[in-house]
Amino acid sequence: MTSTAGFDLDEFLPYRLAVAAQRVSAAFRAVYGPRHGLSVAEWRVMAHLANAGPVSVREVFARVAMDKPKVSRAASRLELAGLIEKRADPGDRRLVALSLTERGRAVMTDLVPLARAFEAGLLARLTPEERAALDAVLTKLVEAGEETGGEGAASDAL
Amino acid sequence: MTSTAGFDLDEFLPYRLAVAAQRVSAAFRAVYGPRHGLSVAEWRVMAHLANAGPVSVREVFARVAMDKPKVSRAASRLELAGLIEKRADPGDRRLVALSLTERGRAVMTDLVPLARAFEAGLLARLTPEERAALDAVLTKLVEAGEETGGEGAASDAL
DNA sequence: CTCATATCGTTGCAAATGAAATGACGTCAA
DNA sequence: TTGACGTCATTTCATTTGCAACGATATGAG
Repeated sequence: MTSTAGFDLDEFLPYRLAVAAQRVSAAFRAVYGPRHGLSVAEWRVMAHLANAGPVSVREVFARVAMDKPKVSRAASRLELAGLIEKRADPGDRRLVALSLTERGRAVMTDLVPLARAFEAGLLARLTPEERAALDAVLTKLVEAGEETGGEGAASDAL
Repeated sequence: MTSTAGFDLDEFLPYRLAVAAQRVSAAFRAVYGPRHGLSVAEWRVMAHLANAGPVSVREVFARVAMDKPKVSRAASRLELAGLIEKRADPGDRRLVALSLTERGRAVMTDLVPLARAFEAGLLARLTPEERAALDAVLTKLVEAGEETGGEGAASDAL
């Protein structure tokens, strides 16, 4: 009879969003994980490198919504696996320039079409209106989260 | 020149969804966390109990998208904090009946309005069309994730 | 009744995680 | 040039996580 009654977690937006993201992420991991043994963090680093070329750890972690140690460790594993290369930046030796190796590029050549197909499979379930709305909504929710205090990651400057 | 070029992670749906969920979750945690020292897992258990009354661990973990040990540990912490009560089910002594204590109910009486206000604040940013679309889209994405293999949690029966 | 099998919740353990500390390097004012 | 301060990446440490194993209880076949 208090206001706690009638509160259904299943209809609570933050919860629903978290579950949807978790399910989609797990489904996608089932696509790229078994194929090349990548974790989510590793996939993100690879994806960013494939698109952006040689880039520092800072550059990656600022753009990829992961904290610094996570990017650093993912990069180390990827280097060990021979998929990326770490070399000191000639201009600023604090920086580590990350880039895909030949094998890394091959992996991404294999994976990118799968990623696109996976995304297409998701979007195919939605109407055009829903697709447009989803795009707008995700942008707005991310903004809202940032403003309200949910920095998520990327906290080196405080 | 290969198909890996032009793949922008920032526009990849699974990634965008994960980031949005993470940001929203962090923002919401900033609302309920400092107030009563709850983690996400603990909040979910509390929310479910507030709505559903005495319930077994199995019941909770099946409905709350967390694995069994996570629910178990969250329940232990909540019991230690005096917010919930664990007692053996009289009919089946394998089961543990979880229920809110008086203090637990008080916490939820405090939190549920905050949760509703937080959600309202998010929804206020969306147009009515976007709200409707979001609802449909989240449902579809969860279904898609389940079908494609992303079970997320709830894996005791396989 | 008895034994095999299934279910429930907890616990062990290895791996992942995040915050803060560390070490290496750059930059800027004096 | 020197020295204080800021930045970059890694590492350290305590905590959290997820999976598998475990003990306890329940159920059903013979």
